Amino acid sequence: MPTIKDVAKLAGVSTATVSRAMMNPEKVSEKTRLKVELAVAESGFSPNVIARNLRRSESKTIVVIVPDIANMFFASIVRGIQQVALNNGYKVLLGDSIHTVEQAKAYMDLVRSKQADGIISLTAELPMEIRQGTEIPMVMACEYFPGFPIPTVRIDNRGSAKRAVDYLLDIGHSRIGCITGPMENPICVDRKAGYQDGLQQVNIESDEAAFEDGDFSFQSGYSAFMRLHQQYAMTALFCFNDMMALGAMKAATQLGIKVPQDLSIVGFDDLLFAEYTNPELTTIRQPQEDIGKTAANTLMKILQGGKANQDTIVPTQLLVRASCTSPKK
Amino acid sequence: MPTIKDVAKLAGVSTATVSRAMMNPEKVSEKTRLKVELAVAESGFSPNVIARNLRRSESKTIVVIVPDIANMFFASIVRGIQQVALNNGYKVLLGDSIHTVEQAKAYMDLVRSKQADGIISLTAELPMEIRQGTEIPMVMACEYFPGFPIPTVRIDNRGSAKRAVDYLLDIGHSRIGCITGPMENPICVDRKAGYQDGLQQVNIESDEAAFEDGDFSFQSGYSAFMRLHQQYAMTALFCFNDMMALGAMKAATQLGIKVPQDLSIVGFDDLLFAEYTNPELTTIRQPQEDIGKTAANTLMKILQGGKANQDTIVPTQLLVRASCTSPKK
DNA sequence: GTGAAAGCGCTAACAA
DNA sequence: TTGTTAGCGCTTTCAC
Repeated sequence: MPTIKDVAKLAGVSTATVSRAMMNPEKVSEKTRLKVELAVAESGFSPNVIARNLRRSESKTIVVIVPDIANMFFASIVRGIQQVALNNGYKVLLGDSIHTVEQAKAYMDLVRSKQADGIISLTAELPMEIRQGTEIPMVMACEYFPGFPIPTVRIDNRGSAKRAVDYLLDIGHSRIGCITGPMENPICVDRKAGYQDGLQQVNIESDEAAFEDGDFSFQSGYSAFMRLHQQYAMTALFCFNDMMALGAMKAATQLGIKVPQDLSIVGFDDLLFAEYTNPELTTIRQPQEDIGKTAANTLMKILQGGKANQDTIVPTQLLVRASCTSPKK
Repeated sequence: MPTIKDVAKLAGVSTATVSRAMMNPEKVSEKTRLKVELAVAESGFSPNVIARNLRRSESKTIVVIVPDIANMFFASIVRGIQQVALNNGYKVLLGDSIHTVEQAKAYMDLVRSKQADGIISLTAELPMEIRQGTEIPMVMACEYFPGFPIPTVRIDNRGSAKRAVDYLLDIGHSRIGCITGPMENPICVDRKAGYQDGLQQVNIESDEAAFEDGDFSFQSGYSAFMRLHQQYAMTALFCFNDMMALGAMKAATQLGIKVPQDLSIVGFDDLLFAEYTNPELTTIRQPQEDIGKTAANTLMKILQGGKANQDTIVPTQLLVRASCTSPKK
C-alpha cells in the first residue's frame, strides 16, 4: 500500500503539497493539483486515516450505546443516527451494552483512548460517575436521568401515556390494566404518571392491582398479562411498548379473550410490525428515525464546539388502529 | 490527558519500559512493573489507541456491512458477531449499506485506509471487483455469490425450502403459493429451487402463476399476496421470510381468508415475533446468533493469518406452530 | 531487564 | 504557492 511519500515522489512534489492537494485543494495551484491527482490515481493511494487521526487527534467516529441491539426499537434509531453521522463524515461504532454498566463504561472509554470522539447513549444504564457531569461529548436519546447534565433527545413520556389512556377513557373504558417496564427506569415512572394523570382527570382512583411490570420483551408482556388477568378485571390494557403489547395479545388470545371485543390494547413505540399484528395495534408513535437524527445532530453540534440544547422533546402521535373498541355493556 | 511520557517520568523509567509493562508484563521485573502500575493509576493514564494502532498498523476493528439495519433479521446476527468480536478484543463498526453498492464500497475502503482490519458482509450487494478475489480479509454471512472466492457462513437454502414445502405436502396440500424475494439474489434462486424440488418429488408440476416476488419487507408480502390471490388458487403459502409471511397473513385476513383454516402459511427465519403472530407462525428457523458468531470466528481466524473454511453451512430447523393445517376437503 | 532511538504516515506551523 | 521540519503517542528493534 503506497504512502503519501510515494505519491509525493511520483508527482515530484513534497508530502505537504500532496496533503494540501487532498485536504484543501484551493490552497494549491491548479497545475500541481492535477499532478497530484494523477499520482494518486496511478499509485492507487489511499490515505492512512489512522495516521491522520493521530496527527489531528480526532477519530471521526461516534459510539452508539444500545442496551440491546436485537430490540427493533433501537435499530431504527441507530439508522437515523447513522444517516446524519455519515453525512458529517463520521463513522458509527456500535456498542451493545447488554444492559450492563460495565459494558457501557467500556464503550465510554473509547473516547478517553481517542478511538471515538463522542457518544450517543440509548440507555440510562451508565456508570454513576457521569452524574456529576462528564467531559465526554455525549448525548442521551429516549432515556434520561432527571437532573442530569447531559443533553437529551426524547419524547414527552408522561403526556404521551396520558394521551393513550385518554383515548381508552374516551371510548368508554374505565378499567384499564397497565403493563409497565422496569420501574427503576425514569421513562417508566413518567409513563405511569401519565397513566395516572389520565384516570385522575376523570376521577377514577388508581388501583395498584392494575399494574404489572414487564421488561419490554415479548415474553414479559405475555407473562405479565397472565398475572394481571388473575388480579384485575379490565376491559382495556395499556402497554409501555409494542413488544409487550404483542405478548399480551397472545396471552389474551390463548385465554379466549378476544381483542378488541373483550379487551382493547394500546401499545407504545409503533414498531414496524405494529401495522401487521392481528388485530392491528393501536399505539403511540415515536418517530424513531427522527429521534436518531436529532440526537446525532445534537452531538455534531457539541463536537463542533457549539452549545447544544439541554433537552429536545420530539412529538409523538396516537395511531388509532384496530386493537381497541368500546367496551361491551 | 497524560501520555506514556508522563507515566515514564512519574515512574522514573523509560517510555519503552512503560510500554512493556503494559503489553508484556512478564518482560519486566516485578519491581518496575509495580512502579509503573502505580504511576499509571496515579496519573489516570489511558493509552492512546490510535497511536498504538498506527505503530502496529492494525485497528482491532471489524466492519459489519448490513443491507438494512432496521431489518430485525440482521440485528440478531450482528449481536452474535459483536459477542465474539469483543471477546477477541475487536470493536464492531456498523455499516448500513442501505442496499447500495456505493455505500458498501465506502465501508470496504475502511480497511484500505487502515481503519478496520476486516469485514463481515451480510449482503451480496457488493462491488463487482471482489469477484476476482480481494486481499481484504472478509467473510460473507447468509448471502453469497456462487463461485466466489470469499469464505461464507450460511444455511442450506435449497434444502430448507424443500423442507418447508415437504411439510405442506405432507399435511395434504398440493396448491402451494410462493412469495419469493428478489430473484437476482442467489439465496432466492436456491429457495425457489428447493420449493420446486419438493413439488417435483411428488410429481406436481410447477406453475409460474404460483410465484410472486417480494423484497423481504412486510409491505411487499402484503401486496404480493394481494396479487397472488388473483392469479392462483391455493390452500397453502410459502414465504421466503417471516416479515413477508406476516404481510401476507394480514392481506389474507383482510380478504376474509382464514389462517390456517383456509390458508396455511410457512415463513422463513424465525424472527423473534414469529412466536407472537396470530396464529403463531410455522417457519424455518435460522440460528441467527450462531451465524453471526461463526462468521466472526471465521474472520478472526483469517485475521490471525489462518486459513478459513471456504464455506460453513449451519443447520436450520422446521418449527411447526399454528399457522398451518390440512386443507379442507 | 532496561533505555535510546527510530519511525508508523500524516498534518500544520513556519519559512522561503 | 510550495517545501522544510517537527512532531502526534506509541511500540520495537538494538544495544547495553
